[in-house]
Amino acid sequence: MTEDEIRDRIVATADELYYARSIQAVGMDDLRQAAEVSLKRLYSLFPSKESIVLAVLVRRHERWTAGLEAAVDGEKVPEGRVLAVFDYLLDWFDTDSFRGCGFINAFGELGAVSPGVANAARVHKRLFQEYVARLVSDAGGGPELAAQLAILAEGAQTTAAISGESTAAGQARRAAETLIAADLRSMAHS
Amino acid sequence: MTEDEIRDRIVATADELYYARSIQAVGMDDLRQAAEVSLKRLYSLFPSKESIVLAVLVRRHERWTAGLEAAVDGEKVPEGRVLAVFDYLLDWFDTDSFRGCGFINAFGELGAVSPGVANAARVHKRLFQEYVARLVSDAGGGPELAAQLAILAEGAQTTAAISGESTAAGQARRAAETLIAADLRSMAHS
DNA sequence: CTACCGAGAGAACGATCGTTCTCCAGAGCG
DNA sequence: CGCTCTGGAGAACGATCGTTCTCTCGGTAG
Repeated sequence: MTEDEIRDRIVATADELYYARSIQAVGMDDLRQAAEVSLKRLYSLFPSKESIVLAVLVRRHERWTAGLEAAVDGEKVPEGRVLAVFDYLLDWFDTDSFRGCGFINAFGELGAVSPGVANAARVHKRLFQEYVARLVSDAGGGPELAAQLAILAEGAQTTAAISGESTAAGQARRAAETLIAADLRSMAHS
Repeated sequence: MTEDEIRDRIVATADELYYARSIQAVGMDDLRQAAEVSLKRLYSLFPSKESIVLAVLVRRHERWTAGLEAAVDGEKVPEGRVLAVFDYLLDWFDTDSFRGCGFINAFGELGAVSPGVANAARVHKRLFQEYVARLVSDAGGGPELAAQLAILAEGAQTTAAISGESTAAGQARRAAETLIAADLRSMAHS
């Protein structure tokens, strides 16, 4: 077990715990026990809890984005690639452990107190918006449509998180279809 | 100054502090100082911090809903009443103190640890969805459209909160117009 | 005036948390 | 075998938080 593997296990364990129970509710000792490392090694690999939190957010962004891109790349038609975003959301919402967007949760919990956390959430959302804009552009849509679809995806996440039902994904997807059709029609007419 | 007025001042002060700095970052002593009451009176009016948090969420729901209804009632045409929801969001986002939906923030912070907070957020969101559904129904739209518009409103809130820009309200409003037009057209064809 | 009651100020308490320190077992090496 | 050094276990520390307790003062009824 190399040092990097231990680092990864710590971050992966912290991700699970923080996501399931919120960050402030998980102490360093809980993490130490779950990751099966000593407190000394924890603090030799990370200078503080905040640095672990930021590493968790980086990992979460990378994995979430990778899953999204995999779902999108399963579709070949540009319009289908846009809609695949919402299929990915549905799969995610149906996960047992789904508890909303980890970045929104972290932002609500620590955004007002930790600039690093607030910035991580902002970057994650901005990169998602830019990715959606690329997909929409490939399908012949404009930036306004891209922004609207990103808002739909965002709303589906919090709706599914709080109401506990995953039906928001399908509703958002159908709304997206309507918006796409209307946008393409308006482009054709201009 | 009656006892009820003191209670109200405590809840109002707690609302401001919790919303601006998050709940866990505001201690009982901060609240005592800001509300200018003694700790003894605080605990004679509320049995615990959690009860204050729940009272804050009740107050926040009432005031937010009242503002929404006032904005909606400023419009007479059913379709305009639906769109007024998004105008209300824009006004809200442009507020200096805007930091996202307090219920989403509280849910991310304490939803996993406090069933009362989680439930308050669920109730708030459900009541909003039902209100939107009523407005949409009055405008001749169906429940699917209502759910889609509620998701748009939700997404606009978190987008505005995290990105810090209020443009999400206008984008959501224009998306809503498109969805409404498409829904009414599909109703007419069936 | 005096005895008493309520309320304010803030010290105190117990718990918890992030972080550091102490102590020691065991591996590597001469 | 003996020395050194790394790393583990967990106690300790200081800070903070929610909550309670103590002490005191001021007003008021008799």
